[in-house]
Amino acid sequence: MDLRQVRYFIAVAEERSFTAAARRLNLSQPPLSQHIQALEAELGTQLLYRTSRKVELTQAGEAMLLRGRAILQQVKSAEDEVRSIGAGLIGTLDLGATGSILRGRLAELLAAYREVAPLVRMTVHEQAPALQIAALLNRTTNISLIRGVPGERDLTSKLAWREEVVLAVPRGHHLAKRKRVALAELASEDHVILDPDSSDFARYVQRCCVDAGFLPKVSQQVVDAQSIPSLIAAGFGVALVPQSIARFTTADIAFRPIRPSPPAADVFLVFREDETSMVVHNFIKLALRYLGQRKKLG
Amino acid sequence: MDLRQVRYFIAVAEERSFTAAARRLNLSQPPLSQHIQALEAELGTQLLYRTSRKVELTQAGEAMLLRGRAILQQVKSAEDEVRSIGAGLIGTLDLGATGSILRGRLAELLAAYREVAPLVRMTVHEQAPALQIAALLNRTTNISLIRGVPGERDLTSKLAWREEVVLAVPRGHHLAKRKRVALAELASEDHVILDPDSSDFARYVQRCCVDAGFLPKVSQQVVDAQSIPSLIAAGFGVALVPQSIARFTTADIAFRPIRPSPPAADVFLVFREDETSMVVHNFIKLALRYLGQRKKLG
DNA sequence: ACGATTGATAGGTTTTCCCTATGGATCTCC
DNA sequence: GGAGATCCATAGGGAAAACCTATCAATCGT
Repeated sequence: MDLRQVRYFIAVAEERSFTAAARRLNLSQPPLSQHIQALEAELGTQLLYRTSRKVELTQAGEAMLLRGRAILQQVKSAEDEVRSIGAGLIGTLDLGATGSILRGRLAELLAAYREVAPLVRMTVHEQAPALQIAALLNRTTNISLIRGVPGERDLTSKLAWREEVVLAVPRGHHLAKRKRVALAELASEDHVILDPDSSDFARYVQRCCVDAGFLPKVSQQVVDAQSIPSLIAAGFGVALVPQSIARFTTADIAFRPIRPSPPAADVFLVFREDETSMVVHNFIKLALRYLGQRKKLG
Repeated sequence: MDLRQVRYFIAVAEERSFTAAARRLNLSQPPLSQHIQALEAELGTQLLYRTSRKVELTQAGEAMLLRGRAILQQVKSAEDEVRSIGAGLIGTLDLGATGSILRGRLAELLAAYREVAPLVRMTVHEQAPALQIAALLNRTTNISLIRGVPGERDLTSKLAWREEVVLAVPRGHHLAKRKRVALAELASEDHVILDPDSSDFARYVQRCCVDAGFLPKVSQQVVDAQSIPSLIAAGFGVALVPQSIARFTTADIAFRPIRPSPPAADVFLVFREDETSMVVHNFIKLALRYLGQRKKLG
């Protein structure tokens, strides 16, 4: 049995006429008759009563019409699904990220992606960078956003964006009166820092300070970046934070650019080299395009 | 999309090899490659990763494999159903019959038919002959078994069997001592009869008596033929009954043949001339064949 | 009764499909 | 490390199919 024969039969059955069905199928009438005959021969059953004046369905024909429609519908649905999967519009996407990145630019990136592929089931796994690498390797996640490129050979990294480092100080602090601050000026300040063991950003900041000739005096070390603004406002000192978190806090804290600016903190999209999912490829493609545009606009 | 392409793809996907799949399909490898390419082009999606060493499924290919199998299964199931309907092995069969005929030879006929077509849903509508004709005409039933041929022009009748008339008498009755009885001898007996208004058989018996030169003295008239044996045993008189019911009663009643025998009561298969159902045609064909054999054997 | 319409059939052409032969790439074995 | 084997892709020719036009037989409506 052939899908074409099914389509042809349905047309004849619906039109109750070979001639009309042939017209609908953009076909001449003789091959249509032949196909129906072939179908009947294969099924060993008459499907249509034909007189030279009208065409009627037999019981077998009625069944064939119903089943044929169901088959065509299923075929169409299968085509749609396969096409969607192939285009990366259906599937799952597991992302790894640290909280600070998630609350930063990643959120808007995810929103942009969701508009393009609303049927993709996205899950963000918020965890430390080292765990993210492991998750990528054991295929728990597809993509990670990490500051810095991991050394693993099976992973590919692409620059997502560069993040400026800014100084967060309490409103009353003497540096809050300045328009910009040099890094070396922070040598004498108390610093609130993230735990360098679990945060790439913390390590990056530390290296910047070392490059500027001092080791920051740590007044407080926290695990969760969200705690930093509260501590700054409470007068524990100053902190070097990614620019993106400046959006979220305002009242008691001032943000000041560092000039001359240290090398920007680079955030990378990391994924397996052998990644096959079109969802993942689509996401990466969209992300690079989207972030490229944004960079120019900003 | 074409069923052949689906079959071809499934073979390749299952074998994880074009060469092996081609062998399984009794096909050379090149056209197989071409069909898969055509399928991929139509779906706008790669379904397979091919290196010159191994073939793997993409996510879209996995989906295609699942959906393709489902499609083929549905197609096969549709073919089976249509074939069965066309062969009259699936469907419904509504029969009309009076109780006496149902309890007579019809029961064994239905049993024989059920063996041939166990999936056909049979329903017997037990009702008076006039209602059976109406049911046939308004397509409530497909076939009726009736004594005598109806006059309606849209109905066809075929002789099913001829039923001998036998005399039922109480064991102690003087006629019970006889080996055979002439119809005229019953002129002086009390008769238990069925209601002639609802029973063709009753009318037929009455005509036989009239032909023999007497009108039966009615001691009791009943509507349900099943009541007759009880009344005979209770001494209400004698009754002329179809031979077939002789099987069911024994103890208090004797059955004696009528000689010379009156014209046998003919039972007909009646059905619409324009009947299309293969189930009905099958049943009629089997019935005539089966009853023909039985008649010769009996 | 005659013209119009319907589905089936016949014959020829185009398209599709399949086969053999071959090429490029990778793996295996010596 | 190189030769042979194996795998999938491509090219070109021949066979099979699908389709078209023309025509026939039967039926309906005028």
